[in-house]
Amino acid sequence: MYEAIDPNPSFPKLEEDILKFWEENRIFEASVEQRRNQDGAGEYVFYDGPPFANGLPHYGHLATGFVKDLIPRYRTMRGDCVVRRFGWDCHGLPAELTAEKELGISGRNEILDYGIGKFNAHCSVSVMRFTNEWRYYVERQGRWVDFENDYKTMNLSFMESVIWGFKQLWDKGLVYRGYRVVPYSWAVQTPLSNFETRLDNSYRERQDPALTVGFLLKDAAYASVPTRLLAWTTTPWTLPSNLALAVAPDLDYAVLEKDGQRVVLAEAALERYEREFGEWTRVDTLKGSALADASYEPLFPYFKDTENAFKVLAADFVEAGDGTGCVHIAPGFGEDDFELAKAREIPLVVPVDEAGKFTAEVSDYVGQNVIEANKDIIRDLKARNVVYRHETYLHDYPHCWRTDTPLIYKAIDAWYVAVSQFKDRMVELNREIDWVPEHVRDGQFGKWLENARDWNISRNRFWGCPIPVWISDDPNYPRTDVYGSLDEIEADFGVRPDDLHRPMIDELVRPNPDDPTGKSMMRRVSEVLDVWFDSGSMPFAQEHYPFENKDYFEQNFPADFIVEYVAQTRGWFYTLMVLSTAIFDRAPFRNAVCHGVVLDENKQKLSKRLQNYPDPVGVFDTYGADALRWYMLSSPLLVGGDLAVAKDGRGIAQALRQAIIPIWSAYYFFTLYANADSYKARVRFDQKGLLDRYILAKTRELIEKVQGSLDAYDIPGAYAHVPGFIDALNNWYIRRSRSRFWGEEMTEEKRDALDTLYTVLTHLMRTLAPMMPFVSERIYKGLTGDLSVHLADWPEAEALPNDPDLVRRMDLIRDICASVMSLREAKRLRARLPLKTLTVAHPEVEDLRPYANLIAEEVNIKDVVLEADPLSVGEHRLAVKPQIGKRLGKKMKDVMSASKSGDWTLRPDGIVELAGVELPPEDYTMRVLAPEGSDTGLFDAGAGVVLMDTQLYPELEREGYARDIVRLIQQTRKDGGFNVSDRIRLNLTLPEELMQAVEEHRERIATDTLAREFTIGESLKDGFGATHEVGGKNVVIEMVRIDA
RNA sequence: GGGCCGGUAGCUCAGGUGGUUAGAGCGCACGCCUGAUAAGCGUGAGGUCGGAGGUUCAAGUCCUCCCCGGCCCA
Repeated sequence: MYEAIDPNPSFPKLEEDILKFWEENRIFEASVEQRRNQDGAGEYVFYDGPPFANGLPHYGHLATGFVKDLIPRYRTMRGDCVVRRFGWDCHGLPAELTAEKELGISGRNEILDYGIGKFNAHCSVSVMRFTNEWRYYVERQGRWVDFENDYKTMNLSFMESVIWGFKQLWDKGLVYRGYRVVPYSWAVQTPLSNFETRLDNSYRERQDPALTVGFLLKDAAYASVPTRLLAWTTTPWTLPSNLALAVAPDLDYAVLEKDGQRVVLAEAALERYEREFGEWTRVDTLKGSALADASYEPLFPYFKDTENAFKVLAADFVEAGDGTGCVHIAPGFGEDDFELAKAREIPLVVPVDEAGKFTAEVSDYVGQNVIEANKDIIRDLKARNVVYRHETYLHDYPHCWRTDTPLIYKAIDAWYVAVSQFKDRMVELNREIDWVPEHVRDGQFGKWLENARDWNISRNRFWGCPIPVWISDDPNYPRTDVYGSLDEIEADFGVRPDDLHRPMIDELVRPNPDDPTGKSMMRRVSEVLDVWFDSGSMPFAQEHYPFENKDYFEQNFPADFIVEYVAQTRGWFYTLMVLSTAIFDRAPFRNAVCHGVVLDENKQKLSKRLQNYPDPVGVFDTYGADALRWYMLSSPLLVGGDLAVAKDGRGIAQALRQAIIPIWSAYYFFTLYANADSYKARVRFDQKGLLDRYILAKTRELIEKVQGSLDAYDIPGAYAHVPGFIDALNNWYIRRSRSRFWGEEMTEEKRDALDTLYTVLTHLMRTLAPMMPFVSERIYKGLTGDLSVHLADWPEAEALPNDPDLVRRMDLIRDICASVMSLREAKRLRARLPLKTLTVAHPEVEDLRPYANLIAEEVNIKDVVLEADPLSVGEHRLAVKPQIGKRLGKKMKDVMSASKSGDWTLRPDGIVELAGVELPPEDYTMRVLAPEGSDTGLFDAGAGVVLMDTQLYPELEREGYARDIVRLIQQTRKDGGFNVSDRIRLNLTLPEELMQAVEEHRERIATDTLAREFTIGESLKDGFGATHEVGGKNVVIEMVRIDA
């Protein structure tokens, strides 16, 4: 006997039960171990990208998590051992900022006052604050991952591997220290990496002042009339640091004059400056190259003696698109500026401190935040009459992603990975990776690699893996030591650190061996590594490679599979690629899935503040995790599209209705009838019946298709195969087989039906196990009594019958029946009313002969006549084969229109003449036309036709009434709460007109309704009764339960 | 300014290598069916397939340009 099933279960409750079962029986662990112990079981390597744990998971995490679960479950069933270690990303700015807030301090200086040791100690605790919540979400969503053997990026072993990785780069000459202009956050007082600013929503609209300023040219050529070259800038605060001007060499510049003053600006900009210079007279036109090398008067005096400065330079990056066609150059605050200055040997000046304030060099504004100083600078310049226009400019500007303050670009002394040196190799290695969606490889990711810049990996902060470099504190005795292991540190310092974090690591100081005076000391540089360096080190650092697990890592690198959202092409995907290429000269993963972004129903970002999305816990409690998984993973999200989640959860409810409930119903149906006979079904493939063989063959096709999709990491594709199968199972196989399940005796027929359904369901559950882990588990256990579907092997499609012809024919039959049913509806002939004759015409009709009874029964028509020639039934319609167009060329057009208008003749020899062309039979097919209002319908896309005899016959009408009555008795049984197997005593009170119908079909009525006693015109005391209308007359139905 | 993705029925989206009547789900309307199903099935509104050119006998499908949206880069 099978467990009694609730036809309407609570799926959330069911899932909670399964979770408990998994945990108590350690099914996940067993699923991994069982594969590990098998001979020849390959490892399938999966990397779990470490999330920051200092916030709660959201839908994006859930979506990624579902995939991170589905693929490993699938590979496990396919026989691979898939270790899944959870990772925690602990370091970095988010953790520090949270700690600052919690400690009530702000900024580097206050942290230093508070004490780095205490501060970092706080970070290490606070960063793990949400781990329990994370674990709850991850487990509740049905994701199997090992929390016990997790890794944390702040662990000593992880960090030792990270510094090992750093040293690998160092030894290969891929790390350098240098000045570069980088996005800099003065709020958190550290530079950000170029991709850190690009992740997520770091760009915001911002209104900045835009200033057009005149620089007085002082060469002899411009001496006669004061001439000013106009430059345009949105960062007036950089003007005190101006050291040059740049013009485009090929651009034309207009010289305008008025009242003894001249200005120079790009011709292309004149229109924009119509208001200012409309009245000025044009006196000359100069090429940018002619302007080059002119000297000009410094705007501010602070750096007036700077070598090589204050010249007009020709530069390719200058465009006329914005501004005046002349760019003011402040080498300390712009990347192009920096490079240009370097090329012209103009020294760097950076009169802005780490808090974003002017240094004493800029005496007039010292101590002012640069952005706030804009106002004063503009005011002062205006007073000097060098401002030609002051406007505001609305643009997207990068902001610090943690503090939301605008970033500035600033030259910083920092550590870099020389990514540009090996980016070509990354591009090559990337070609070996299979991406989903495919275009990411050469698009978003490939293009990014091609343009890769050197990676700023240092942060002037505290909570991170320290950069393992010690330098001499006396430039006269230079020396640099880089450490890549605890052993190396111990060898030089005599102590073995048990924590690599600051400040302990900074306390390791030793005399400089290269200094004979013995005075200078080796001290660690102050910076810590960018957290992204941690994430990119994850493949080897989680294994503590190369200090432990050396063989294991080398055999299991790279990963077979990783998945993240598409923006990680700048994040984790990228840092993995950089470090893997630099250290191992290999791509870090073989298959990568990039999914899109989860948005609300109006395509807005999900926002905690706006509450524009359903609470995930509420979704788990209302619909269950399998419904959410189905909803998300069957959507285009997984092939790179965005997913708009409705706040009311309707998409999730739909997944439940469309997929999960029908599957459950099939299971319920099976247990109902298997239990009615106390029958223990078994897996069999030798059934002979057409329906049985059909659904078995169809199951085989399903397994093959799902397997094909999952092998290609096409996850929505895998889900897409399922609804059609469920339709065939529930609404064809089971429905058409129902009577076989009803019989009172255990017959061969019934045994076949039960075994078939059992076989299909157990195979289906194994196929759906990765896609619907909870419900499939529940059903599979209920059916087989096995411990877990997730310990089972992936079903072998080859075991099931391979019969594409049968599948095609049966699907054709379903098509025919749909066509007939639609005809019945058009003619208002209810399905319970038997009709006399149906003619089915189709070229392959001989193949359909074994199915004639099936059609007859389904559509309730007594005689099904098969006819090979559709033209004998319907009107002809010529369909020429499109391919002949290649041969016919221009004539094709006439042929097509003639075939459409019916302007053709069919010769007895089978040749069709039209539009002056003769077509042999192989060049056309005859389709059928179902005239409007006729009794014919089409199927198989017009290749076949059905003709229904709509004439009514009295004896058939009586049979129809009998069936109506049966149906109403069944309804009454249901309404009266009778069990499907309850035997009843039945009485009908009938009008005269229906008497004959009931008498003629008395036996059938009794059998179908399990009426052991059946009277007409009497009355049942204590019976359950109801009155219904049949053929416009009232029928009173009464029944009472009797013992079988 | 450049790159990538997308613009197909009210909504969400399918539509290898160009080929005759462009599909599905949801929603809505009407109907059918129902001894498993919070279901299922059928029919309907007739959609300039973002726009304009071009190639071709034939283009949603190829080419060019443009417009709109998203993402990315400069």
